[in-house]
Amino acid sequence: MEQKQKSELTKTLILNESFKLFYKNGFKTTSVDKIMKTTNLTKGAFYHHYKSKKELGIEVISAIVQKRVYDGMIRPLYQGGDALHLLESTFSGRLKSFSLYDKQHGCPMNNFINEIADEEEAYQIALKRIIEEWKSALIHLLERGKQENSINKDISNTAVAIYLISAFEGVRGIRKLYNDDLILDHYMCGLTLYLNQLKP
Amino acid sequence: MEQKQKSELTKTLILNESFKLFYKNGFKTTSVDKIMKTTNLTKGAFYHHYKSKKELGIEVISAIVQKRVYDGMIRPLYQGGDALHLLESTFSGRLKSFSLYDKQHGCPMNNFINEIADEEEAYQIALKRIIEEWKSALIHLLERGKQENSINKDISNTAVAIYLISAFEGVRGIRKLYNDDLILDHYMCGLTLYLNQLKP
DNA sequence: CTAAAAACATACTATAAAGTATGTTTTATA
DNA sequence: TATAAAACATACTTTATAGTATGTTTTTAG
Repeated sequence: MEQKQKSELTKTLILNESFKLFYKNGFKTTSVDKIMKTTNLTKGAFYHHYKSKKELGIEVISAIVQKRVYDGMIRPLYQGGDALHLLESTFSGRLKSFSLYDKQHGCPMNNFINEIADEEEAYQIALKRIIEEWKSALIHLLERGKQENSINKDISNTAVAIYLISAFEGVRGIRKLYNDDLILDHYMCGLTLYLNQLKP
Repeated sequence: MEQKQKSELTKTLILNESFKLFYKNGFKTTSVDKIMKTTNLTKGAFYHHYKSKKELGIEVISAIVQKRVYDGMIRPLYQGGDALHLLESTFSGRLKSFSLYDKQHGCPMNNFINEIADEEEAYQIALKRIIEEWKSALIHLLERGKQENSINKDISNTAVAIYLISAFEGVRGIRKLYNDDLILDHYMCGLTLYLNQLKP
């Protein structure tokens, strides 16, 4: 195999297994040893490709987590159709797509934010990038809705975007505490109420 | 000094110092050694009063964290006056009360939820108790508002309560990623919009 | 005042952690 | 095909961790 390809493959393998373990057990309690055991490689390989666990964490956030949020919550926002309906279907569709495992372990991004964001500025920057991308997509959609007269022109796009993101991330954490999805139903009910008032 | 009093004092000391360190550095990365160093006591004292770090964690949640949320976000809801105004002033007042340190480190409860809630059912139960107490207070206030005709009778109290809590906890995490309070202003703007629509 | 129990202190064990030093194998290149 | 460099493996160091075993001091109760 070509060297560059092999190298990329190994890095991707480490990245994917890391994400899984971080999601399952948290960042701090996942050791480099544990990660490399799941890859069937050794520590030597790890420190050949990454200079530290911190660097790995940042790459997991920038590559895996960012893509996950993008695919699930951002890309759908750029579809056509009624803006408010698109908002509701994106949020509710995402919730419905979650497995039990996903619900029990919450949002990977939110987990990172609350576990390690206040420890290293580099983590903050990587995580902020995801939020900003999400926020921009929401603002863009809200603006389109205003131009199509399906959204009240008086509301602040940014404020609504922040409130939508906050509530979604918040409920992903709170759901961890419960053993059923009723809390998500209530969240969706509250969201629908919120979206309703955005009408002109 | 009386033995029981002394014992209580020591437990409280350990509890308070633990909370501070958990809040500052996270639960997992705060060792029993570090805690006992700040109390000027030793490991022997710790394991005399607590059977494990897990037991300590649960007591910190049940005692310190619960009281903190109660004082800041729950007790104010039982005041008199217009329900919607009380909601807005409670949420905005709490945000304004936060020090820079508080903003940078987020919500202690939310940090626990996202760092360790999915690891032990005992943590879930202790944390859920706080959410439930908060939810009840919100529902109670919303119901009062309905009876006083200051809140629309058609809305679901539970749904609104969950959405309010979710958004607040969410933004406490997101604020960690930013270096200014603009994000909180946007959140407050989004919240005001939400509360407005609850009018009859 | 004395025995016992509670409140601590000291010293230790066992394990796990991040990272390093130094090897060996594989691939590319001249 | 020889050589260098990249890709890994092995063995190690240092430090930290939760928890234990066993001491000493203080307080209580008889």
